[in-house]
Amino acid sequence: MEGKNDKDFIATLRDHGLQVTYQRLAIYQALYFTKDHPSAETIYQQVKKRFPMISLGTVYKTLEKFYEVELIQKVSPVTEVARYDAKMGSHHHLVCLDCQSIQDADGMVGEQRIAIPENHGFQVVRQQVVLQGYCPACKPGNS
Amino acid sequence: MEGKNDKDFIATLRDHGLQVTYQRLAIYQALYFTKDHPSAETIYQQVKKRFPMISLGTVYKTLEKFYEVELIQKVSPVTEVARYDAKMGSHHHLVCLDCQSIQDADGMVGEQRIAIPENHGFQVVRQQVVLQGYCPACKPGNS
DNA sequence: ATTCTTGCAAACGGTTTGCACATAC
DNA sequence: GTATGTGCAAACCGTTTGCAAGAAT
Repeated sequence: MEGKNDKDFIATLRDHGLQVTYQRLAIYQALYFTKDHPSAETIYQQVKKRFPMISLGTVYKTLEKFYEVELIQKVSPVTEVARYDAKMGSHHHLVCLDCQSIQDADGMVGEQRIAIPENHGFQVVRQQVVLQGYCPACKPGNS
Repeated sequence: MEGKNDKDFIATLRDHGLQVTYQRLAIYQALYFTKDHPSAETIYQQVKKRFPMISLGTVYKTLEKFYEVELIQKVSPVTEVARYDAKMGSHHHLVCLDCQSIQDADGMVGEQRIAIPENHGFQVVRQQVVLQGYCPACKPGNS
């Protein structure tokens, strides 16, 4: 499953419609080769070791771009600002990528805990399922 | 399922170990009686109609307190700053409430889409499952 | 040659913090 | 009476933005 070389990474970027720069290559590789889920700042520190002249702003712009073209995931946050909910039982949330509205997902709600088989001693307190997409009002096709 | 009066809300706050103030009551009720998932600012605007002297800072402190005692949920963000992941297939994340480390959940990963039966025309693009809790290093009991 | 990207620095905005006063218990 | 919460304003800090110079195609 390993053994990706620079050429592979370049191809990956191109496949996602991106121009290739050494900054993008370095940023993507830094993220690809770690199991942590680093922040922009952390990636910046990492990449700076190889390319001391890179700027933090570029890292932000690049990560956002990667996210747009679905090359990487953004684990959190899902909305720009914090959003709250008085309903406590675990239930799913539908978050509109466009207008950022949030609604509860009907059906299949309830207390159905996601089974979590032995995760190296991680003790789960809460769970949260977020489905991102487009609400009826923002669905592509609505001009 | 409805018909909660002030006395019930007061009891709810007390049950969660909170001192009762009219600000807390108003904030909790504002959140309780909406299906939206409002931001602190939105709640502030709402509550200000009844109590024009309330401050935004109080709303922030109060919501954070509510969240701490598990009276309300914070839908997003789950971490203080944005965190990224190069692994694209939908998989679950374990987020430590203490040190904010993130690891992938083993097992049950894969492409198992969460079934989403008819949600009023919401079109799902991505899904994300976040399990919050304590990583082995931060588990209560470790001094 | 043209378009897209980078680097830098300033601006932005949501959230947090400090402190004096007020309120809950 | 004491601990806790509130209001206000300033500070904080992660992120975004504007623009001139540089690189990719």
